[in-house]
Amino acid sequence: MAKPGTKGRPPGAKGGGRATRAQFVEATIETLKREGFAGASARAIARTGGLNQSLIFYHFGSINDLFLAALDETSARRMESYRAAVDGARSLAELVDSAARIYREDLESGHIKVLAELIGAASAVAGMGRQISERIAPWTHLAREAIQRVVGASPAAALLPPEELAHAVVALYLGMELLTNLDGDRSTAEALFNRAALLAPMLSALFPGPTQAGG
Amino acid sequence: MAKPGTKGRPPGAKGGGRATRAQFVEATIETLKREGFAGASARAIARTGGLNQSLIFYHFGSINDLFLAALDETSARRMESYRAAVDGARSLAELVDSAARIYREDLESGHIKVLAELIGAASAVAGMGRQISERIAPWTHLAREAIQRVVGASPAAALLPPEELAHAVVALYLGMELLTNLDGDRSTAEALFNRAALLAPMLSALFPGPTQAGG
DNA sequence: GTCTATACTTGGATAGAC
DNA sequence: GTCTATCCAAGTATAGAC
Repeated sequence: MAKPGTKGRPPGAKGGGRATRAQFVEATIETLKREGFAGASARAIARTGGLNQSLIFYHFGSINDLFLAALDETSARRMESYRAAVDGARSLAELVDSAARIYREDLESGHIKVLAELIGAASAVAGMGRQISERIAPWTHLAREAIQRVVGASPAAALLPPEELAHAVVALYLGMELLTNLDGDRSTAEALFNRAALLAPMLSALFPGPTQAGG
Repeated sequence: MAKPGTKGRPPGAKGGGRATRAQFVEATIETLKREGFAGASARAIARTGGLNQSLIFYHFGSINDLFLAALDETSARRMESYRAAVDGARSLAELVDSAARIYREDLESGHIKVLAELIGAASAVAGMGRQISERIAPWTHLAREAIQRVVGASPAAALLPPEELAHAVVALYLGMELLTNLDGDRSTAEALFNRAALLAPMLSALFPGPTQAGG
């Protein structure tokens, strides 16, 4: 359809720069997952995608900008899943179930690996920490919305405000993923989700919210 | 410019090598805190400590071994504080209070910064993930002991075994420190600790343990 | 837009004098 | 054990042809 706006395409170029950009982003995600931040050099990324190393600087300016573009892409993809999973949850039990599903998907997709690498790399680059932090903020927002919807009207919300609980949930989630990523053992995390699934109905019974009351 | 210090020490002097080793470990911790993993090169570390870059390879073999030595050192130091703080806690409320104090100390001391950097770097080096994981295990162990002592005999322990709770606590703790480290904002974490301090007495009242009963 | 070639920098690691 | 000097590999980034 519409061409990339002001960017005219010379007759000789096939596919244009847009495809190349996307390929680089994909190759970056792939390389971060496989080789980690320290191994994700411009050369390594280009090799992964079968692309030319010098084009990174033409399209992105620097590899740090490429990293951020990669984080944007994988975050956007995951956020779709998050929203779909979380919006469907009507009770605390369903929400816990969604979280467990999201956790597994995050590990499979390697999104958390990309994020973990960049978190570790954050202090290496000036301003990177803030930029990563900004990309985590939507998670907290989403978590708060979901929590508010499910337990917001119960007395529990007064004791533990959704805002604070959301922060804790995101921190717990991030910590679990990182630890799982370190030792490669998913069983402890799975056990925790099973435990949460067991406790959720009890908590819902103790603090009935509007969704339970309304049927 | 030649630097002063241990230079004038006679050959074969006892303790000369040990002191240098310790200085390198200290300089590594310092550099990791200040410049991050990517910035902690052999040259940068040596510069921090006013030492000779080539000695790293004489004393440690490689800089990865130096990183692990640094992690060992800072972990050992922090574990002393952990044990002291946690062993003194007699109730859930005191335990939460200890955790908050430990959290602040971890941030101040920069231990968590070192750990975060190495976690991020883990996948860059083969086998590093496992070695870091091994150094986190004592935390989980300590947390489990403390939890068991404080709430082990209450009915809550049946619903949420100390073993699993300990894993969750460590993951939550790690996630909180990493997030705080990213955006530099401690207020959300502080709010969580305050909230926990508020809830702890309630939980203790709901599930009285042996220490409360014995009062 | 994409390529080849390369300038320039930094990093890990080693050799050999003292 | 510590130093100076250096090798070599890898990194980011740019120049210029097509």
